[in-house]
Amino acid sequence: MSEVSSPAARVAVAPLEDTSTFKDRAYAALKDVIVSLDVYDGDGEVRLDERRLAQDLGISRTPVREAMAQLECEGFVRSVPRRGVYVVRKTKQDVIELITAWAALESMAARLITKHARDEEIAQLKTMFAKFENGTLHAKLDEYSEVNIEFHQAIIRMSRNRVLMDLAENLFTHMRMIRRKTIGEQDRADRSIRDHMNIIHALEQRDTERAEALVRDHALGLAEHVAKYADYLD
Amino acid sequence: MSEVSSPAARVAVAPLEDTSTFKDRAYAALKDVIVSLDVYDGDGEVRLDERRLAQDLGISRTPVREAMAQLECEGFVRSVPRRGVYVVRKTKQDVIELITAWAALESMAARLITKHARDEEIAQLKTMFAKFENGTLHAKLDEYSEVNIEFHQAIIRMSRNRVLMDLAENLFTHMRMIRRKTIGEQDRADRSIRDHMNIIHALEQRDTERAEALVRDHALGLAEHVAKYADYLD
DNA sequence: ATAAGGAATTATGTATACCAGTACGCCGGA
DNA sequence: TCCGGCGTACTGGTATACATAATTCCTTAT
Repeated sequence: MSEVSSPAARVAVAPLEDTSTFKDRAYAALKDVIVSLDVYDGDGEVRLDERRLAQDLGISRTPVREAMAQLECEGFVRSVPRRGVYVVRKTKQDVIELITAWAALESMAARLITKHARDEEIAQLKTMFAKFENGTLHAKLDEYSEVNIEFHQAIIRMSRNRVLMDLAENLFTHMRMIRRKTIGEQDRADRSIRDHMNIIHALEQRDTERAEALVRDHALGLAEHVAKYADYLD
Repeated sequence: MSEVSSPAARVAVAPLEDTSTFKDRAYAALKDVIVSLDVYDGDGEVRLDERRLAQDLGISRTPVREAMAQLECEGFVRSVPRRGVYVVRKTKQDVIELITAWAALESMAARLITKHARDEEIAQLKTMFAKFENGTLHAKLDEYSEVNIEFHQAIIRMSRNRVLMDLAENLFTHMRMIRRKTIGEQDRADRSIRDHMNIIHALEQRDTERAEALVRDHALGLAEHVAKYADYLD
């Protein structure tokens, strides 16, 4: 490979990664629909009509069905042969298990952070909660909820472990679906902020065991809370 | 529901759960093929020809493609639009991340076991290694490898957490694919058995923190081992 | 009136046809 | 000999057609 003054000069060009297929777009669209569907409001089962969806998306059933196959193995829909696909509604037990698995992943992420992350990265976590620290912006619970999710996603991301990130992303998406129900529980927000600050502190100190334990217990605390008070599930 | 001497007598019959669709069977068949394919032997990329596979399975391309969609989101194949689907070959980094995630899940499982499992269940774990304890059956490494996998799967299963089980099952399947390469490393078997015995002991003692730590470090130890010596990957 | 039975309709599972993009080989010119 | 353009073959993406299971509703008999 000649580097300079070759007949065909090497232009910096990205690998041209336009992988947009109908299947993928249908997948994204359906996932959006499902997540924003709020299946936990009513109590009727939500069935997804292939034909209707295909028509609405302006494509044929084939890519829709392939998108469904993906959504099914991610646990968002359940396909009953010859009956149709239904949006899954997580039971209370499901949610508890979900959060427990999440605790496992995130606590491992915390462990990894104490070993590999740079100080600046950890410092960035602090800025998220700057405006909540004084307690004046207490009323904005939904805004806090966003920051809350952002924090946990950041923890996972900073682990630099692709597998953890992918698995957690999925769990998170499921959590977002039931978040609307969990929102507005004032008393937990206080403890949450304190927990987060302690976690950041442990990360800063590179205290592996403590960071891991704090993250784990924070998540497991939520699981217990759900176990006790989330009777609106089921 | 009348029980006895009703006009239509209740005959003991299973719910006739034959929900086997071509898609599902294709999925199972393809997964078997992929797992047993040993993609880590040669270095050429393995492409799966839809038409060929459909013909071999005696079905059309449609269910094959739907099965592919599922396999893709489980990380076994990668579909490049207009190019075909390829069996993924995990890099060393991938495997390390895989094992790390597995460590997270299994250590959480251990934690749960110390809190919820019955003594008899834990005791059963011991029987697995009975014939290896004396060290005489040392030569049978492949047999030990089976028991080894069985042990870890049992740990996950005893957590009684469906999410953990599903996630771990997937990771395990990936691990099985590279096991052939990792097999036959004698020195690790010794330590492995000792580790397992310690784990069982901690579980028996209901020592949550210790069980969790032992399981985690056992897995992370494997990750480190891979990091150091598994240059045959990549 | 109620329940059993069946016909019609609907929707899913599967097969096949079509289209477009990719790969590869052939040919011609420099 | 090497490079670029062109055409053909092939393969994946999508659409559509068809068969069969499931649901619905109507009919009929008890």
